[in-house]
Amino acid sequence: METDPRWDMMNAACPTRQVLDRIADKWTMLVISALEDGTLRFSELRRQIDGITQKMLTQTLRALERDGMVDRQVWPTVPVTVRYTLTPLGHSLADAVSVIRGWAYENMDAIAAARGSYEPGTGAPPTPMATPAD
Amino acid sequence: METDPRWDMMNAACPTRQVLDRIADKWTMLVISALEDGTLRFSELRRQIDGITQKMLTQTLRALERDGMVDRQVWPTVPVTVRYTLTPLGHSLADAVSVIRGWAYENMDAIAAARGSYEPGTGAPPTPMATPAD
DNA sequence: CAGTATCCGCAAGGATACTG
DNA sequence: CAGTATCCTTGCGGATACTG
Repeated sequence: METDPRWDMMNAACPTRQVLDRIADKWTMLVISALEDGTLRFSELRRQIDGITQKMLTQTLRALERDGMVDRQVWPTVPVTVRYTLTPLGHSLADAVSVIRGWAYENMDAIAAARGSYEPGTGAPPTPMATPAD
Repeated sequence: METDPRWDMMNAACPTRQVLDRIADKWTMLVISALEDGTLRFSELRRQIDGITQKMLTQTLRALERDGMVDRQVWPTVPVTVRYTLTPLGHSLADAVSVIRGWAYENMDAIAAARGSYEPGTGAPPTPMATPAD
């Protein structure tokens, strides 16, 4: 009943699909991963995540804040200080993302190898001549 | 030495980052998930994945094929029959993706709740007045 | 420092028509 | 059926300038 593995992510209206769409962008997983080890300030995040712009970092952080993934703390210091921390919910997502990260690390050379030996002509089947019978 | 959890995904040039960029698009995870249970034909995939267009399905499948995730088999039947199957590498990715899917299913209501109770004004810290000492 | 505001290019991606 | 080819729109995301 619970955690039915194929609930309905294929349905565009399903909440799980919405969630997937949210994290399947260019920066979300990286921000989550960066915050996995602890609290970071805005500029620290920007330095750590290579290639991200202020706009995208702000945008991603706001979205994660709205969804209850990160907590934003503001200190009224002279130049203002803002610290971002993962919420428990955010940490649970970080765990899931780390699985993806681990997979990427484990298999990156296998992928690189597959890209090298890619032959578009080899689309013909080896032996299967029995028609699938439509 | 191996699987250093923070290898260098933050570096744009790192292979793991490339891999992440590849799977962090709108359709890859869904195609992988759809093929998790077994072989499917092109039109079956299109029907299962709500909202995907022929162009995007073809594009995603080609990319996955190049990276050694899916295997493409063509039968020279009268109307041609094409079947897509996950490779072992693809299956390992499917496992990682299913973790994300499981997380989405488990926490979708928590996210929905967070979205409801989002107050942009509550950016002030509860008590922490001790300056982080710049 | 930590943003906001604005402009803008470019590519992701949708719609449609056509083919082997 | 399983695509390819083409056109066209959307908006992601980068660059830059400015603010409290």
